[in-house]
Amino acid sequence: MEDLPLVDQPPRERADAARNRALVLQAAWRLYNARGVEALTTDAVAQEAGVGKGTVYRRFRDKSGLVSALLDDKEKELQLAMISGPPPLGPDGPHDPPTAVARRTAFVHAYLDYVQSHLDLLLASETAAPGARYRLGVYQFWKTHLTMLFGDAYDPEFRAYTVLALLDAGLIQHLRTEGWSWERIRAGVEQEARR
Amino acid sequence: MEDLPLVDQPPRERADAARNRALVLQAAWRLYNARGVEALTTDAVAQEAGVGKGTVYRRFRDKSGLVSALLDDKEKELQLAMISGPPPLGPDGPHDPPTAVARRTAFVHAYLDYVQSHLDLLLASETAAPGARYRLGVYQFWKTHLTMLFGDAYDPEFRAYTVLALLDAGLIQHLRTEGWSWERIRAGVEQEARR
DNA sequence: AGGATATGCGGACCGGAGTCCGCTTGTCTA
DNA sequence: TAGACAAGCGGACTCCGGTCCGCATATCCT
Repeated sequence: MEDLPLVDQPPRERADAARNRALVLQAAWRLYNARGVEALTTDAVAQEAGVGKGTVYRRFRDKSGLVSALLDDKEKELQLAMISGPPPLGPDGPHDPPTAVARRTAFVHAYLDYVQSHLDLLLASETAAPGARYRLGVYQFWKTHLTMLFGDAYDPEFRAYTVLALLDAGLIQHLRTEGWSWERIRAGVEQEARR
Repeated sequence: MEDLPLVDQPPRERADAARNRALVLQAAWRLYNARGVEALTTDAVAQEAGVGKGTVYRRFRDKSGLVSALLDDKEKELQLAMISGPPPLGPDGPHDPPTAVARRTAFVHAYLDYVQSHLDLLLASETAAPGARYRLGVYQFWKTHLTMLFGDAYDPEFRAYTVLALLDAGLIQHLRTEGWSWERIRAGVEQEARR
């Protein structure tokens, strides 16, 4: 009786399933590095991985899930830095803990760097499924974190959404094609984060 | 010599082309009213209109173009009210002309009403093609207008983009499914427009 | 009116996302 | 170790958006 888990954990992934997940991710990276984001069709990935298409869908739900998985490692780094890294991104300097404003600004910087270096994948993931962005686990995380850092505002959660809306890959892509410099974008978002 | 136009005007649409444009739009409305946004596949619309699929694409470029055309009339109303309607949406009260802040607030109200009553079509249009939103003629218009109304801010154009980002149908849809009331959304966007 | 030409038309065709279902295989229990 | 059964697998299939191209016709000019 004592070994009944109190909450349902998702049952462990079967060995073959785990192996195939890894195969698919490796194959996707190979294709992406060789021929860019265009090459990431589900058929091609499945073939490159030597598995059936159904397997890809079973493991990753849909294309945006697959692409998100590709981004996951990078995003985890950022996430970690945000929870526990050195200030101002992380929470605690031993002598002078950073202000919430400083941490928000630092987040904007770090996230924009992240967007800048993975714009194509981010677009692919957001494009593949409508509202994909909001389903991403990390989106929830960023939102919660920013909400906390906006604790003194009137509707902190809305403020968090505002900043995240400005960090939308589609919007940034548009601004870039309109000729905006990264500096100008950065300045704008930063100001929103600062107030 | 005198009747040479100084600028190239797009040559007038051929009679059969105009007729087909109308047929397609009517067919699309019929399908939409009968079976909702789901029914708006390009094949179905073409068939209902009694034209070939190629014709639909020739007239409307892509699916988001077609859906945008469906929204056009409504949007034109709003656009007109904004340029020349009565204050506070329009520019000039004879006795006390509305402030820029009042006009921005009024715009947010009016646009949110618009989004509220056409959310499904807006989503369809934004979903159909990546970045479709930014290609819409009216997007440009809203942006320019808001930029003007933010004339005193540091980077007025960025402020305009911020407000428009908050009015993105995908974001609003997400907030709605998260249980947000229209009032809360309205209050948030309004505050952004006001500052 | 009649010929020249650009514009438009239809629908076969293509590529890619996502589903379905009969078969296989890992895992757990006895 | 054997049997039961959930979980996973593959790939044919469906659906839809978008393109292509040979044929038709509106418009313009003389």
